[in-house]
Amino acid sequence: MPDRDASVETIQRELTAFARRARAAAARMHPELSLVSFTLLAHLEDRGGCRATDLAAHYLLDKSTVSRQIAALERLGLVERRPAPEDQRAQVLHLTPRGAGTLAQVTANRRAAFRERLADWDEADLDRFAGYLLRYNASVEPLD
Amino acid sequence: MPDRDASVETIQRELTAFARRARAAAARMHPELSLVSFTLLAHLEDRGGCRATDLAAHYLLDKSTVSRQIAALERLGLVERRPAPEDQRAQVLHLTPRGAGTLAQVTANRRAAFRERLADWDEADLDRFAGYLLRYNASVEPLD
DNA sequence: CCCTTTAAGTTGTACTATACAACCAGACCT
DNA sequence: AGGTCTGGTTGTATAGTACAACTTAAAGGG
Repeated sequence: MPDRDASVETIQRELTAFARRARAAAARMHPELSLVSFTLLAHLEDRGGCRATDLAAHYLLDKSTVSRQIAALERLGLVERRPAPEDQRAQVLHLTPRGAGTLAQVTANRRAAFRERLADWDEADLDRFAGYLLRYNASVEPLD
Repeated sequence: MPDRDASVETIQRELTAFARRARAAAARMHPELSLVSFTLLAHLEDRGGCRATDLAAHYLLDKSTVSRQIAALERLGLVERRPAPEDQRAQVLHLTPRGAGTLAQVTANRRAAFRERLADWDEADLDRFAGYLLRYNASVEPLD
C-alpha cells in the first residue's frame, strides 16, 4: 500500500540522484554541446532567433554568462548575430545552417537515447510519467 | 489519446529542464551545502563511515575531486578522518556531530520543500510517480 | 625477503560554468 | 540637451571537476 511520506522520500531521492548525474551524463553523451549550449540553440531554433537578454531572462542566467556562451557558439560557427532592426544596441541571434545541423544531430542522438531507455515502457506508463513530470516541473518553475 | 513519441519527447524535455535548473535551485535552497557535498554527507551517514575511494567509485567522481570535497567538509568541521584499522594508507571518513546536525538540517529543509511541492498530489499519483522515477533511473544507472 | 606492482590519497594544473560589478553605447523621456 | 534605462561585453572571482604526477603503504611473486 502506498505510503505518502515514503513516496515523497523516493521522489526526492531519485530526483536528487538524477540531478547529480545529469550534467556529466549529458556531457558524455554529446561532448559537442553542453546542456546549456544545447538549450540555447534549441531556444533560438524554437523562436527563430532572439536576443541574448531574452535568453538570460528565460533561463535565469546572468547576462554575462549568456554573452560568453553565445560568444563560444559563435566561435564554433553555430550562431550568428544580426543587427536588430529597431534597436542599434541589440543583436538578434540566429542559428547558422551549421548550428541548425549540429542541433539536429544532437537532438537526434538525445531522442534516440531516450527512446531506447524507455523502449520497454508501455504507452500508458509513458503518458502518465510525462504528465507527472510536467506537473512536477510546473510546481517548481512558475516561469518558462 | 497518448502518443508514444509525444510522451517520450515530453519526458525528455522536462527532464532536461529539470537537470538544467537543479544545481542552481539546490544551491539557492541550501547555500550551506552543494548537492554533491550533501550527497557525500548523506552517504557517510548511511554507511556509518567509508573511505574516500568508496565515495569516488560510488558517485563516479575522480578521487581528486572527492579529496578536495572532503577537505572542504573537514575544514567546515562536518567530517573527520579516522585511521583505518587494517590499512595504514586509508582513512575512514565519519560525520562529526556537527556534520550530522547540518545534514539533518538540510535534509529537513529539502524534505519540507518536496512535501510542499507535492502537497496537492494524491497518494496514488505520488506512488506511481515514485515508481516511474525509480524505473527510469534504474535504466540509466546500472550501479549505485 | 626483496622487488615490482597495485591501491589510497594529495597536490599541481587546467578548464568550464557561473555570478557580480564595472563599464560602454545606444535609446528613451521629459 | 541631460539624466536614466537597457543590451551587451569585459574584468575578476569562485566552485566543481578532471587528468596527471607524486607519495606512501600494502600485496604478491620470485
